[in-house]
Amino acid sequence: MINTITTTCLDCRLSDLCLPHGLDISEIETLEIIIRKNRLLQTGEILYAKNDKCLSLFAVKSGSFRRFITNEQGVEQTMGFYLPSEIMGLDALFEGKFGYHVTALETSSVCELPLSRLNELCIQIPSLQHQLNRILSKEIGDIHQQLTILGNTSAKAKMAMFLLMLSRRYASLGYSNTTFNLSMRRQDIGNFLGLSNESISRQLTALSRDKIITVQQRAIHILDLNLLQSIIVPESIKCEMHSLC
Amino acid sequence: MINTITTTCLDCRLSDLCLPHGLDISEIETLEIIIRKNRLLQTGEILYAKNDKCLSLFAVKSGSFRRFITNEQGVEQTMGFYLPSEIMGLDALFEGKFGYHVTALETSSVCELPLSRLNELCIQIPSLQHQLNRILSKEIGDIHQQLTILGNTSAKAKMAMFLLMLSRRYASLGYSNTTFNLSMRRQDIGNFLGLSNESISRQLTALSRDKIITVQQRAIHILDLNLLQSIIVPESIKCEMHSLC
DNA sequence: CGTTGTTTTGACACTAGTCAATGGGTGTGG
DNA sequence: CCACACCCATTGACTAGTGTCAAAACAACG
Repeated sequence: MINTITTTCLDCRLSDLCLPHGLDISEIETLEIIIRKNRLLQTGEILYAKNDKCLSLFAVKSGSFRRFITNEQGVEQTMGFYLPSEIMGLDALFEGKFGYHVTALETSSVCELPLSRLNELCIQIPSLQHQLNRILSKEIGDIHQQLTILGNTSAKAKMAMFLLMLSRRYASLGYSNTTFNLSMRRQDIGNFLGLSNESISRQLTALSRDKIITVQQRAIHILDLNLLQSIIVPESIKCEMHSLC
Repeated sequence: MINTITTTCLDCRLSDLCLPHGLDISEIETLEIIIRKNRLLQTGEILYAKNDKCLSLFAVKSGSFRRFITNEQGVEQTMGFYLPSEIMGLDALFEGKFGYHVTALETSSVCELPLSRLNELCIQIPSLQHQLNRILSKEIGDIHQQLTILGNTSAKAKMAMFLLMLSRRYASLGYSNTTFNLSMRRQDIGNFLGLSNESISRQLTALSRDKIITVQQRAIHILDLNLLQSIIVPESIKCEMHSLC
């Protein structure tokens, strides 16, 4: 209630990518009533844990998140990363409980979408249901793209594809597609790509040695997008990359 | 019309996994009217191609399919495989066109779900919409599991996970979880897992040398499911595997 | 300023890719 | 029914690429 004063879905820069997309103003206002906005999380804070009952979906308002699972020895397997406008918890609609842990990679905020009331609203507002379907379908397409990355055999191509995927996602947010910060550790990237953290480090230094990118800590600047794309071409799928960039 | 005599959704062994799940008899009969059933495809035949306009979803009735993309040099990247009861084309709801080629790996049949009329029906039958959401969400969860396979660094673990994933999927169909045929070539498996076809071959012979499986051509028999699972434990996620088996 | 966690770098071992040759199965046509 | 061709799978030899381990450099934080 307090937060609704500071931000509304109508104001939100991300609304075109988020649930309100395609709704008219009165419908957005209806939707807005059920949304709990701008919950703040600190670095490392857990948004939800695997097997938690899924009572809400969450949209990334700002910052970024890491999705992962752990075995009983505590070894983690990173499954992916969430950037602003992306909806977290979609896989839980099926089972009713979350399949993965999600933690904040930096100070971040989320909008919470209580499921029970979202379901009601979807029946009232067909275009909301339609947008939810689109988001689910988009999520499926996005993970398929992640599969193309991981299906590659070479570390170099995986690294290039990873950077290009981030570039594309930042671009769709209206940010630069050549300059951005990695909010995750090398280890998380490596774990996600099926590589060691040392390999990530080496691939990044190799790319900057070749003047394709510059790296300063977590700050990435892509000097030559075409070259970066060309790394992937011989071994994988160029036509696919058009949609990445 | 002719086919509706031979098979109905009510008869179908797969209906509990498919779109009719959760619908009452009269609703299933309504759904059935729009479904074109048992279209037959021969080995290698294309069900749909990338960028085709998506006018229908397809459910695998029998056989199996391969999902892949190609670059302009004709090099293929296999993205995954579809077994009976699984719905193909879900990622196309977002863009309205298919993101991948799909071909039959063997003589197979599909049920076709025309989208325009499916959307109408979803508004009429809320539980159909609900089931469609569940299927979309399940698809997301399933691909996430594929990501855990590919996130592994060792070929041995990837191979074991691949076999366990197939085992689980066949089990959910009511088939044996220890004896099944690989309908795809070694090359397709390797391409999917980010390995060479020679590596697939070597991993399979290694597993049979260790008396964990037997291999005769494409016929796989798992001798020791626990051993197969234990291959993955040290490097990845045991708790995750419970759901796979 | 010291502690802690992260990243980089080097040395080495070993896994998996590549290339090439062989073997086996299936299907076609004589 | 056999011979041949084709595709797929297997195996071996070799090499390139990665993982592992360990140490050092670096950054962030209190």
